[in-house]
Amino acid sequence: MARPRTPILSRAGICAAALEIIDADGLPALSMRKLASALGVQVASLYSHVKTKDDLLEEIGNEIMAEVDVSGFSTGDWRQGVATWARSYRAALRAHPNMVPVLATGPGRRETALQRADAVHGGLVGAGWPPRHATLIGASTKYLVLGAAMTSFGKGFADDVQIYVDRYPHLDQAHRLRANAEEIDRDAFELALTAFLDGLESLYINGEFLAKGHQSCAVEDSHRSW
Amino acid sequence: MARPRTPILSRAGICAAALEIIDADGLPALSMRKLASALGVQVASLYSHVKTKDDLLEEIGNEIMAEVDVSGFSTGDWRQGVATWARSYRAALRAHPNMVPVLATGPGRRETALQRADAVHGGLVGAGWPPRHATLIGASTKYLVLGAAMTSFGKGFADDVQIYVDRYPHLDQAHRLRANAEEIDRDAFELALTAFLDGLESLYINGEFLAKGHQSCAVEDSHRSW
DNA sequence: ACCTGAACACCGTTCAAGT
DNA sequence: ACCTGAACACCGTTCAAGT
Repeated sequence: MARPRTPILSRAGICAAALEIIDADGLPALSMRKLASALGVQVASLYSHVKTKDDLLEEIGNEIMAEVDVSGFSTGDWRQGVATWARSYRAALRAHPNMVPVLATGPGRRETALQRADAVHGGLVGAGWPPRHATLIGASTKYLVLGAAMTSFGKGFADDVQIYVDRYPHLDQAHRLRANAEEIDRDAFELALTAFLDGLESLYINGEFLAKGHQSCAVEDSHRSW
Repeated sequence: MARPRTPILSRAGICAAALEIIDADGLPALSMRKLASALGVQVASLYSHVKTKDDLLEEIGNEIMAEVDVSGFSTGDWRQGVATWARSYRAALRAHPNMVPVLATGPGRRETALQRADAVHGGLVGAGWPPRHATLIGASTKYLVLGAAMTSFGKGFADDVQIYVDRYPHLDQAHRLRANAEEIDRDAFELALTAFLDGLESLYINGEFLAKGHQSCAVEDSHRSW
């Protein structure tokens, strides 16, 4: 039969199956043909529900961004807001690390991403940061989260001792990194977030609104609205 | 002729041509066939010089990492060492942002990357940080650099005003981000790096060696050698 | 509206064959 | 050793055809 009385496919079902493949085998491993066969259907059938493969990835990205929590800004405490945002953002990405390259393209037209960006910027400005600095803090935090979600520091090292011995004396324990990768990644992220927020707080309290030692983000820029 | 007296191809030439395509059109745009035709040669010819496409990408990644400067650690000033490392690392990646997903896989067996990792770890430990914290600082910095190199915060926003008006009140200036993306990305990176180093410095000076408010990186972990 | 089968223009990689 | 031509098993997307 060419058309069953109740549809076999749905946009949501296609997204779910695609994300399963991506999580299990990586982003490059997702092909429309493999996806179709996982759903027990012909390739061309997918195109009745999805415009292109990119369209599909955008939708999955939109779903993932929906898990990001920006409610912390409603307390009026920007530090709490950023911390909650950053942690939930990292958790959402780490649940699907192979999707990070897609999310890294920015909010674009994904409504969940735009809604989060709006809340973050509004929260920071509402707490007293000049708009220009709200932008920079949002950007910095995003860098940290995306970087932390994309790379596993520990998993980047081979667990073969022979690679390090002799040639790289300070990496003589690097072969152990892989086994503890999860913990190291978590601790490194928390260290970075805490140190970053501490540094920001002293800027804020001192009313400097300046990255010290950096010329281009100068005082006369502070009135800009972006 | 099947074999010219002087070889047409070389590994270095293939890498250079491949990087040109990647820089111009993106990582997914690199195909062995397009690369071959850019070099005026048949596809199969490439495989006399390069094992696989991944092998080619690893070599290009290795070349890019060679631009990273870790000489700042030789001064004994860890803060200067990290700053120099982070800035040159970001500069090297930003020169070839489409290569970031390849570099994000970690040092692996790339010798330039391993050499840099060795210098960073050695520099931090030599300056007095416990090995465990040297690892975390190296990881944190890498997150920041990779995130900052991979995403352009500004370029992630569409420059169409209509998208933001009404629905996202705090993003009413977001359409201007694209035009100033370069500057915003630079300033945000510098802000993050400075705030992060400031935060680390106070940890170091206080001798805490602890990310405050974070339990798992506990005191009894400080003796670990990774 | 939804699924199929076939087609089109692509991929990475291998391999026997030539020089 | 180095390049070719052909082949194999893949891609994303389109489209007429069926119900």
